[in-house]
Amino acid sequence: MGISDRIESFIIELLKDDADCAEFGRNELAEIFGCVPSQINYVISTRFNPEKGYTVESQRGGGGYIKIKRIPMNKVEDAVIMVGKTCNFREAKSIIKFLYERGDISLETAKVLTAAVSDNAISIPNPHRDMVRANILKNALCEI
Amino acid sequence: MGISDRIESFIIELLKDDADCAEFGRNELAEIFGCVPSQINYVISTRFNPEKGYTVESQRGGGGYIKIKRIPMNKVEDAVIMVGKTCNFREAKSIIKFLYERGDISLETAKVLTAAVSDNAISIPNPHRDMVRANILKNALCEI
DNA sequence: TTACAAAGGTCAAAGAAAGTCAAAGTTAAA
DNA sequence: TTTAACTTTGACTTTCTTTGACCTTTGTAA
Repeated sequence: MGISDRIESFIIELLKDDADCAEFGRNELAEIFGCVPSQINYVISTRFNPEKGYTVESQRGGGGYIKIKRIPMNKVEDAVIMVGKTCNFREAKSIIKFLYERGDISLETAKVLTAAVSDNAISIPNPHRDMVRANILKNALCEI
Repeated sequence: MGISDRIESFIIELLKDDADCAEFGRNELAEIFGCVPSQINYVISTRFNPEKGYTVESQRGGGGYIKIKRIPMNKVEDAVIMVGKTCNFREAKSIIKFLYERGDISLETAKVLTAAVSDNAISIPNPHRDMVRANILKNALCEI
């Protein structure tokens, strides 16, 4: 498990603690994990972007901060929008996981769907694969 | 006994240890056996493929890994038997319907899966499409 | 109101894995 | 003994992560 993954987990814990909202200083967090501050930006942009269902707000200068919030979603249609035009397996998994955790789909459905959109299942070379995956996922989610 | 066989045994041992799931670094394993890293890929693709009842997941870059999971053999066999090498939408639907009526899957799962393997979802031209569909369905059924 | 310090932001290069593919080497079967 | 299948190897590719130099914004003290 690399540093980025550990930082991700840490932020997810913060989100759980406080009503889907995490706030921290970039340097402070970098200090905790002994990494360069811009690595925090890397984690945020790859794991807490809007496609994954998060909004990020920040402030520079003295007393600056970074605040991450989970976007409240009330309709599965919102998830469909999240899928976008193209979608790799990691993104697909996080969307499915999210729907399961919200109680929109059962564990069985989550597992079956995850297997159905795995790289292994969609056995075509990659520029195409992510587009097909997005399409499959969108079609499937419309049935919920 | 060649190197590939010894690597295979090693991975099988790992699988026994931890609940049918083995995780390791490709280079790390290659190091242990004093072979070139791509030999690990060879072992995986010839011995731990889905037909043999395994799923493989991996991640590149820093902190990368390879994760192999064992799927209960009867499920794989069932899936392989039920879904052939190729499968059109009509056939797929009847398999899903059968599983639903037999009580193996919920209505929700049936609906989601049906949408996932529809022609609309698998947006590629047809000689290929039915093969991809068969593959998706097989992978999905292994999770039931 | 200006200068400085204290944040956070950007971006591209370097690094670290894993993946692919085809050539060369081995082994087993006909 | 030839041939076909299986292994081993390594050069090259792709993907993801880590690092660092430089930039912009904001608060605050002179």
